[in-house]
Amino acid sequence: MDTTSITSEIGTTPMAAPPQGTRDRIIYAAGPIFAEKGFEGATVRDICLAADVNVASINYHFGDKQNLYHETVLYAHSCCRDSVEATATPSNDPLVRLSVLIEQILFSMVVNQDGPWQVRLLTNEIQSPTNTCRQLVRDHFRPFFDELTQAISDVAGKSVPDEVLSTLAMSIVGQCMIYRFAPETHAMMFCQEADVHDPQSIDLVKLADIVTKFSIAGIRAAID
Amino acid sequence: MDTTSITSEIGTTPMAAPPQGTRDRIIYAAGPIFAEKGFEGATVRDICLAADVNVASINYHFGDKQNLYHETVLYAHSCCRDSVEATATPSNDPLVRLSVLIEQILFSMVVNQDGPWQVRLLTNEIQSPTNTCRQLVRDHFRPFFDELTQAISDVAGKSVPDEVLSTLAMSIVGQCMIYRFAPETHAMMFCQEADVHDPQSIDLVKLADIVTKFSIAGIRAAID
DNA sequence: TTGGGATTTAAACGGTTGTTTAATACACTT
DNA sequence: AAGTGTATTAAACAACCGTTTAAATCCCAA
Repeated sequence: MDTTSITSEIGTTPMAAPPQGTRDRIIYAAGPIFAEKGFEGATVRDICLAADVNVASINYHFGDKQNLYHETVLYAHSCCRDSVEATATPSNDPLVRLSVLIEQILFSMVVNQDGPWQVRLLTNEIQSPTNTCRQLVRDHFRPFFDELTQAISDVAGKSVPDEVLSTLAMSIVGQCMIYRFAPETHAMMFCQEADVHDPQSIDLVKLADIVTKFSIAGIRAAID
Repeated sequence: MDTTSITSEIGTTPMAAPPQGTRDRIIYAAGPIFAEKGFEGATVRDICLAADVNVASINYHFGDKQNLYHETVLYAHSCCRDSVEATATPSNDPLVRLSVLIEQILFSMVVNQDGPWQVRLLTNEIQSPTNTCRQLVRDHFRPFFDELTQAISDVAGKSVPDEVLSTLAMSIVGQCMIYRFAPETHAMMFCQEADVHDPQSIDLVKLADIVTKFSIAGIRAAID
């Protein structure tokens, strides 16, 4: 079985175009199909047809369908992470730090390389988590959430109970997630015809600005 | 085919206990299974086993699996709606109206009769919408959203661009939805072991209070 | 050129899917 | 008691599922 491939070393540059190796080609084809139809709805034959490989290839390279899904989700997350990691410029001003964190959440949810399937795959996994999600929570989500909580605490400027701090952090995350958690339904709400949601239609900078203003005022009001 | 049943007239009192009629018993059994495993993952044989009916019953009473799913989602929504409708006491004070609307969103997401499968089924449908969701958006979500937008506009007290108004409304909805959109992952974030999320563990009154304070301050800050 | 591990292939595997069929049982009017 | 439309049943349907097999092919060192 193949072990050396781009995706086996998460954290390196994600593949930009459809790659050559069979293993990577399968992941690249499986991503949008898993994202659209879910784990059960996606069939190995659909994936292999899209990747132009034999049906036996998935079991040969990944063991089984479940493990292919696992590696595909990890790859999707690495795409979202890489698209935002460059922004990390820590500041001493708590307001700036909070603003940057909000921007990071919003921007990490826009993956503009050939369709937003990476985000969709992640939100699906978050809503119906497998062990893959447990791994993501431990390695990435919780550390980020702690960072966010710390920034809120600094903005508050005084001692705030942990559960209130968590609630405030959840309020911020919720404001950002709502735009990507249900893009089709969101489109139904604002358009007459519910066509595919265009990720570019939202001005993220302006949105981040409103959410930041909204949240900073909200924090100060909630801690009284 | 049967046409007269409790669920065929949405809006009446939802069934409290496992009902007698075959048709209703199927919906009652299908709900948690669809909610947990999704449309593709749920099998008609699982559902019929849980409902203690013959496998042919679904096709006899509902035509096909898809239509059973459709009617099950509509029933789930009627459960959530009925559990909150009594709270509707319109006020002249915009702040009170907004506060009531926020409470309505939060409370409609807690269905404490034998497990929160109704909410889960709805959030699944919202994230991967079928025509059922289109119907819900037209008949319920959009009218409610308009009501929310109007309340925000009144709280603002001055003319605010529509797109800003929508953004603020989304911020409020997002704060409320985040708690129910991914309960398992939410539990992973706050507990070491990721067991089933207990809906009662959150003090909804206190939560509604924080979200309301947060949002009112946020609105006023964002419209400057 | 040859040998041998890695990879790909067509075909088939047993099991499960949603749905259909035709016979049976039921409830109720005449 | 006979008749009638409704509801339930066991069995079977073709199609599809994920996975396995064993043979064929590729690639590269010896």
